[in-house]
Amino acid sequence: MLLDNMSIKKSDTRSRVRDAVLSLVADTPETALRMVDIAKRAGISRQALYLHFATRTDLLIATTLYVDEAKDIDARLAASRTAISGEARLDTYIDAWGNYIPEIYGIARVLLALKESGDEAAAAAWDSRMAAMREGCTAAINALKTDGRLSPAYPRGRATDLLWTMLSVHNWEHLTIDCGWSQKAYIANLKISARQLFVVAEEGE
Amino acid sequence: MLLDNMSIKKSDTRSRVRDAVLSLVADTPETALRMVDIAKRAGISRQALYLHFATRTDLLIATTLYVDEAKDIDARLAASRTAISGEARLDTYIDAWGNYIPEIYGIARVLLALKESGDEAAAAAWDSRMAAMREGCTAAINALKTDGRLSPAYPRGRATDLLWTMLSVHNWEHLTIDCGWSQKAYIANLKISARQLFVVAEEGE
DNA sequence: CCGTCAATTGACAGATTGTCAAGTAATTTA
DNA sequence: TAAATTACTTGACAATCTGTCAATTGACGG
Repeated sequence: MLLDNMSIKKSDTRSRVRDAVLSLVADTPETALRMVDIAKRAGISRQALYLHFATRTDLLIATTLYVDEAKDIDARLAASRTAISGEARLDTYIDAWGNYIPEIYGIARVLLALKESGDEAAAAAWDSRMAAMREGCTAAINALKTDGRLSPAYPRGRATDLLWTMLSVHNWEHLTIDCGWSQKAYIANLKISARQLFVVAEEGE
Repeated sequence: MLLDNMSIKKSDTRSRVRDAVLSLVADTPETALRMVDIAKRAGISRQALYLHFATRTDLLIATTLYVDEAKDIDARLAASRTAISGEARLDTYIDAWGNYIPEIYGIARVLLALKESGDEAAAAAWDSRMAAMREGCTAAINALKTDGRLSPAYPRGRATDLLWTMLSVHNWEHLTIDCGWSQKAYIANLKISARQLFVVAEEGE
């Protein structure tokens, strides 16, 4: 049908544009991507970008959501919910999220820079993603609490805040890029740290 | 003498401009300070800013250094070196740096945003400040090691990296602003966390 | 053959940084 | 007192980037 062709074609160029953003982000350390460069890489004119995305911010947010979808973040994070014990849940959550970060880091940097330069839409998009991530932290801490294995050093809310902070993209960036840790070392050390901070020995052990 | 008057007057306007930046930063959540607004607040014309600072980046870096000097960061961090035990040193360092962060947070945000938008001079200025801060982390971890109280969970370099990351401005921002922790709670919890992560019980206790 | 629609092209407004040249007002120097 | 110096002002302008608009092109379906 006609409508099908239209929507297919439309979404085709949209995808090419988002891929262009991702390819640019992968190629350059710049976070200040210019519309003209994105257009060039997508093989269309700069003005044509505005036929698909209202603003630069819109385009960058859409690209972020696109990556989330493509990498199926929801499913990967949800998998950690199947873990039986609180400890296992903490570990699998660190695995799931910690290994997700490098996949979104490129576009996340761009979105973060946009947020930090005062863009409210970008801030809202980023904060909503981080709120979703916090859910997993809450769940992991709650599971520990249920098992009676949550350290008494912090009330539940504080423990969640701390875990949430430890798992931030900025910390991943600092440890892997600034400190040179491998991804494997990052994951391993975060698991160790989280256990030291939040998990106490099982009762009657 | 003539030269004296000149340098006094010149440095007077320079100071007014830097104060204008700080006052703007305190007033607005914006990191994208415009030259015209800075000039207005300093009571001079926009173009006159360039008589004192070569570029916007230069001005913002100079303001950061000015705050460092005014708040005497060096002296405050150096004080932690007088602590006797490694444990005390860790605590006093967290106190010194952790309580310094809120004083520089405003201008630090601006410099960080500049760095993250790809400004190399801003990045160099920021990185050099953070390298200086890392020195204190290294010293604290080394002091613990000397006392035989450093946790075997991490080699010295890893422990330093972790402490350095924990004390980052981004983490302070996340915990106090995003999570709503008071400054007092921030300091107290960071001390607890650092002990849990890095300090082991004294031998023969 | 005629619409429709994505995309192109050229032009332009608006914001912002940075530069330049000419002028002004106060202070210093001779 | 007259000339020179200094900090600053004002107006103009280049360059860059985002976003908008109007006119046009080219393909494709019916």
